[in-house]
Amino acid sequence: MAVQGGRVEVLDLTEDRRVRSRSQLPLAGLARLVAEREAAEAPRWVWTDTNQVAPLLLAAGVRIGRCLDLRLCRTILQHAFPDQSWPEPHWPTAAIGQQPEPTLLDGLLDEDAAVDGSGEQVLAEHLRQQEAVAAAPSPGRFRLLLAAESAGALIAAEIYHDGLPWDRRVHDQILTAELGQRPAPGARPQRLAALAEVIRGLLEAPGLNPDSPVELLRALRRAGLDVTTTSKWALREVDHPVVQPLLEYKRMARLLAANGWAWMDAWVVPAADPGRKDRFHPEYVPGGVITGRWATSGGGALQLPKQIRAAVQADPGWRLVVADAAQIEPRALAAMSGDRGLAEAGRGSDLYQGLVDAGVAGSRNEAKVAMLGALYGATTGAAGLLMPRLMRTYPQATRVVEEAARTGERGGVVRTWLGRTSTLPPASWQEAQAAASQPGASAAVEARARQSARDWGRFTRNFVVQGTAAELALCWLAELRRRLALLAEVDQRPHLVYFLHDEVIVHSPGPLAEQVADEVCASLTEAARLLFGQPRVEFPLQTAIVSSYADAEH
DNA sequence: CACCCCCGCGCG
DNA sequence: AAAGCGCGCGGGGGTG
Repeated sequence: MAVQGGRVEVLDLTEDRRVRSRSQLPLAGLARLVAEREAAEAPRWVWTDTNQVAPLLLAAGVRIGRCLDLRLCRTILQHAFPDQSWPEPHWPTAAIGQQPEPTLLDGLLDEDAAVDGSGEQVLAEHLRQQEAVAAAPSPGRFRLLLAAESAGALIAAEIYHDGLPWDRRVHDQILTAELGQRPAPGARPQRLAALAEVIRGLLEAPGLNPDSPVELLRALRRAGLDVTTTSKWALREVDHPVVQPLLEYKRMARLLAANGWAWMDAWVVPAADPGRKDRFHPEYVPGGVITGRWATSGGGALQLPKQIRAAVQADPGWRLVVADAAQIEPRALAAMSGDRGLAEAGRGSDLYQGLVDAGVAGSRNEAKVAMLGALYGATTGAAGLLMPRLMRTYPQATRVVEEAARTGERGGVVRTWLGRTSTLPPASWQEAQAAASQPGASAAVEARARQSARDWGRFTRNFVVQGTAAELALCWLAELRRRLALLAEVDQRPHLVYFLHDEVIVHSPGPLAEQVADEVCASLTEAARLLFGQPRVEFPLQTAIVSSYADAEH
């Protein structure tokens, strides 16, 4: 479909993507048309931008099964096939929650849209993308990736619409207990102000603003502390009476700035009726991270601190099904590399303990440090020391990340399991490498080039694992959404309300919660089968059925 | 005043 | 001051 200037053109395509029929209608009539087609044949809707259409459908209470978001797909395909010609599309893009109001001009533009045949443009883009997919080395994987990416866009729009159930009263209680009563705008809450005074006294700096790193560093050094930064990592190493209150101050100031009363007023909408909780509407950005993870564009949904998770509360009679995938990245690496040894270590709920049992590490923490070091490219410290043993024990798995690192160091691109492709290093990187290869390049220039080469190698090393885990998580979400839709009509349907890379929360009517927990687990297993074929690697989950997010311990 | 960068810290 | 990846956000501090 093509949306332009308050009207929409819908092309009905055959299996082999020929136009069977077309219709034009005002945007206001779209929800009804979609609902009818959805009930009749559940088509895959192809549109340029989910944010342009989904909010409208959701507001009308219409839920669809499948879509293709051409904007997101195009980004993936352009990275994967940069040599192909990708004519600039003239698509209006929409940020979620910011539907532009119709203007007087829209009435005039309608006529243009009609003769312009924008439906044809959208169709042309769709066909171009499908050709690129068909010509890919693994078309099936690409199709799965594009479907999963699009399902993600749909889910993000639904989560934004439905909101995460929240209790402003509980949130306020946490803030008041930590910081003191809510102050006038711009003023420090009482407990925070008192702590600032203590710090000024201990540092003998009467006018000090502890929120200013520059002022604070100067005051710390004048008081004789040997620090070069005010970060808490550095402060922890120092023995001085000001350290403890200062760390406490930083913790509290952070809570106030990031998730204080101002945040609550901006992002949490009070409940419409007493039978429901309030709602936090997180703005997710599917495809917002280079590796394929989601980003956020406001509200900081991906940084919700543990401190305030008690405010996430199910509606009366409903429950939260909280589930997180255990060690999803090392397991994804085991699956994509076909490393049977690592798969074996992951048999059971704790892969890190499996590494200990296999004799790779002396303790669980040591195993975790070693494995994360392999995924991130650690060279020094404990992780660096443990690397050789990891490489000897799991040669297939470690070869995948090592090769990705070498490719990145040479300036090449790498791909995830389903084909998401990394970007080329920036021009400045290329220039640094070129400068270092000139005869007579100085040692400093060479060192800088080597350093940036290694830096890029760590990026590509992590890209293949983080990106593959992200697409597994997307397929997990999509499969879970599909299954939840079968359980009940929209009003009483368990629905996704939160997603955090490898963790989901489903808001479910109480009686369905146990079944939902089973579906969450089954969905991840099914997603892994879709990606990697017959199961060799297990993807276990920790699940909890709770009323408050804070009660899900993990 | 708007804009940008840096710092520091929250999350995985 | 993180050793080692990916992000967003708010405050300070500077610039135009």
